[in-house]
Amino acid sequence: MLPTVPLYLLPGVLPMTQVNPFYNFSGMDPMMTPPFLPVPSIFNMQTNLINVMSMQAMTPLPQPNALSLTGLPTIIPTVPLPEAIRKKSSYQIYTIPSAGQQTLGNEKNRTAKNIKKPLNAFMLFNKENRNTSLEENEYDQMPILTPMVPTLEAMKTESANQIDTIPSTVQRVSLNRRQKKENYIKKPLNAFMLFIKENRKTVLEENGYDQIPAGEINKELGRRWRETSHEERQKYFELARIEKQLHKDKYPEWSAKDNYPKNPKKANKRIHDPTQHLAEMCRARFGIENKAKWCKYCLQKKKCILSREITQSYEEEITSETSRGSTETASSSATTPTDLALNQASSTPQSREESLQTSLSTNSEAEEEEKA
DNA sequence: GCCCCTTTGAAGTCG
DNA sequence: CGACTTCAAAGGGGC
Repeated sequence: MLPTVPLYLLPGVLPMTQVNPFYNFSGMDPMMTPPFLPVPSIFNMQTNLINVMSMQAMTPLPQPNALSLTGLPTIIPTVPLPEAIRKKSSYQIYTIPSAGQQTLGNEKNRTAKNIKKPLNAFMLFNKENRNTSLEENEYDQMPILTPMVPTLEAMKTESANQIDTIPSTVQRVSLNRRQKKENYIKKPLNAFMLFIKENRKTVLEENGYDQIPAGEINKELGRRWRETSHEERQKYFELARIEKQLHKDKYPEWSAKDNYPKNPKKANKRIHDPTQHLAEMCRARFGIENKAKWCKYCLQKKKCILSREITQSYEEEITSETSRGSTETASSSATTPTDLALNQASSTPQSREESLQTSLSTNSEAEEEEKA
């Protein structure tokens, strides 16, 4: 025997003509958070997913034949999910059809005249249980019926289906490559990344879509983030928390370390990579006004020649250490000039500076010889 | 097609 | 536990 589901719990049906105290249209004052919901008062409908659920719960019974004050049937048009929520999730949690566009399935369903029948008991049961009965692969191939205002479960489902499937142009290349190599799962976005994602377009618009380097945009976004109020930031932290939870639900076995270098020796090397302490690029050392002193790699915005040399020698050192075994000490292997420079660099700031100068001058001489 | 730049935050690693 | 590293987004540009 299936439980009776009240019609007002059906997702996606929120008459625009009904007054809903949980919904804030843009331009209105923020909502008052009801005392029975564990929702911080700083959140309003535009960003809080819990409130989406409460919005559903507050959805009145549809009156199929009744006309509202506007003369429209009360079950249409539905209130689209607030813009802010639509933008928030990097997983494209749900798909909201734009005005005049019905994205549910075939051409027939795309017509504005097509009003779907309310779900009967079996359809509700089917909707509730279909996902759990499908294998993962089959699941991905199933068509998605997306409610206008989803349940949290539906949001999780949509997230699971759509994660990594709508990458940007640049991301697409990278993802495809990685996905060919392995079943690559990306990290969930943190609060700042969500902030960037939402506000990058604004910064671009303000600058007339000039070709601003992404680095410069992010500098500006970083500045704006620091200027953002605590309350505003909290929205993004809350969204990041939800993103993380959705990610965890979808990939319970995934860990951030999965995206770290597979070779533990290599990863370990990175952590102890002395170039991390010596990676002062020519720009930092000489300044932009002294570009003439920069090495050719820094001029090409590449890794500084110094870092390259030190990294190379360090890798050689690691290799030789590995082949010799662990009986010898690292200091005894410092037989090359760069190794010596490394050892010096790790001793005092002064000697470190000298070693840098030596390395750079050596590089300049070599380049001059090349030219000659 | 890879890497760099640049930002902040989360999470992992290491001593 | 603190210090440090890597990776999330973005896209132009160099190689």
